[in-house]
Amino acid sequence: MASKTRQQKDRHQEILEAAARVITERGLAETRISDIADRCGVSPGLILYYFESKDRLLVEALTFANDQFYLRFSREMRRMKTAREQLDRLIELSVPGLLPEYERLDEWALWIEIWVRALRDPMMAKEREVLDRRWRQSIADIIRFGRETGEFPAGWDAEELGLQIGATIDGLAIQVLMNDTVFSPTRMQRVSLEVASRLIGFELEPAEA
Amino acid sequence: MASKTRQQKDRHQEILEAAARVITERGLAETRISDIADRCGVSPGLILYYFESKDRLLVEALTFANDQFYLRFSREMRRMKTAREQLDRLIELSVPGLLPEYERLDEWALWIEIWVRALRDPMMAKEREVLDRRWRQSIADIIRFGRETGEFPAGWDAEELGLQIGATIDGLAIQVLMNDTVFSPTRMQRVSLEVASRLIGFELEPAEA
DNA sequence: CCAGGATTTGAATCGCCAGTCAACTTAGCC
DNA sequence: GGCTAAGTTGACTGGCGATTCAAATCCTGG
Repeated sequence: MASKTRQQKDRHQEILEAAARVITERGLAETRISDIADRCGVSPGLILYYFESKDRLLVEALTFANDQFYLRFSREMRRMKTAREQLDRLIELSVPGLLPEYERLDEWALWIEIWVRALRDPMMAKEREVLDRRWRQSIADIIRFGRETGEFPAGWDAEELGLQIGATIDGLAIQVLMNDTVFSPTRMQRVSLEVASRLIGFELEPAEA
Repeated sequence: MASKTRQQKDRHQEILEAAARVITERGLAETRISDIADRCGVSPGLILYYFESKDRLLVEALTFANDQFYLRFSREMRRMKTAREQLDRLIELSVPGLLPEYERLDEWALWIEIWVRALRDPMMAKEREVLDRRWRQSIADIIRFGRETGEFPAGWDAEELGLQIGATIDGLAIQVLMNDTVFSPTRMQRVSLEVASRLIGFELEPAEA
């Protein structure tokens, strides 16, 4: 039973991963069940054997990818000693295409798909709100942590700052993602940090080593 | 000839308007040619008589809607005497759902569709960049104007500020558009102005009359 | 080694919709 | 009043792609 369950779970997860990848490459609208099947090296019928419909699979895939990212992210956070380190890393991970090393699943492309869909699909809308809240929460946590360690001054509500900084990063990331000719990843990184420092109220040393 | 051309132009525009409206309501992915035809009270065949393909029509419709908005917007700007008035109005118009009066074509929902599509469609990518540049330019113009009138201090490059402020507004607008339970239109308006004032470097009077 | 359930396949079904087209209507023009 | 071209219709085609399903195949415990 345990092995059966694990078998199932593996296939399940394998399909979700494949789906996320296909969506990233082709876009939600151009994703066919057979594309996902091909990616798994499996027949199309099997996909529907594990998921009751294409729609539900897509929604699950979108949140699954975000969960994956979030897990890696929060594991990293826990290892860091200072809030400033955390913030730097958060921003680093938020800039599309800054880190080729990290298995680029291009989170941001998926986010845009989530937004479009959430606009009309209540199930996705609900998921989005959860994911977003979690993300803002992470930023707020960093700020609270920084206040405990004395790195950051007391000030506005950490939740509010999380919202503000999160939104700003969103907006900047879109520009970068669109490959805008005037807005490079490095520039986004710099701007994000500047905005964060001003909103949170800590001093930004001129530049790193 | 003049009348023929005008006839054509009317139908053309009528279709574009209808398309923009349908896309806003149903989303790009769920927009059928027949939906657009219905909206015009016309047969589906006619749509393809005026546009060579559905795809091209959709792209044109998306930019058309943005042009419309931009025209109204820049006409308004020209009438204003102070940069601060301009900025206030810009923000007011940028907050989704703040002004019910204004014929809600919900620009922002269309923007998200533009982004998704621009990610893979080069034609749309090019259009997007033009539209975006124009938008940033408008913000930069306001800043330059404010410096001429002495309302705003000299400081960073106006273009750079346009980019930063524009991106921040984008990010905030998404949150509001998603109907996030914790982020209201009014709150976005306030936050946008605060961020703008800090980035541009002018003093924000506590509240308006 | 076998029965029986879990997987997996791939062919068949079914509905949908973009795009085509031949026929019809209208409007202006001589 | 015909004549022509633009505008309009709506039935039709063709392909695509989600789902279904009956038939293989694979496992596992007994």
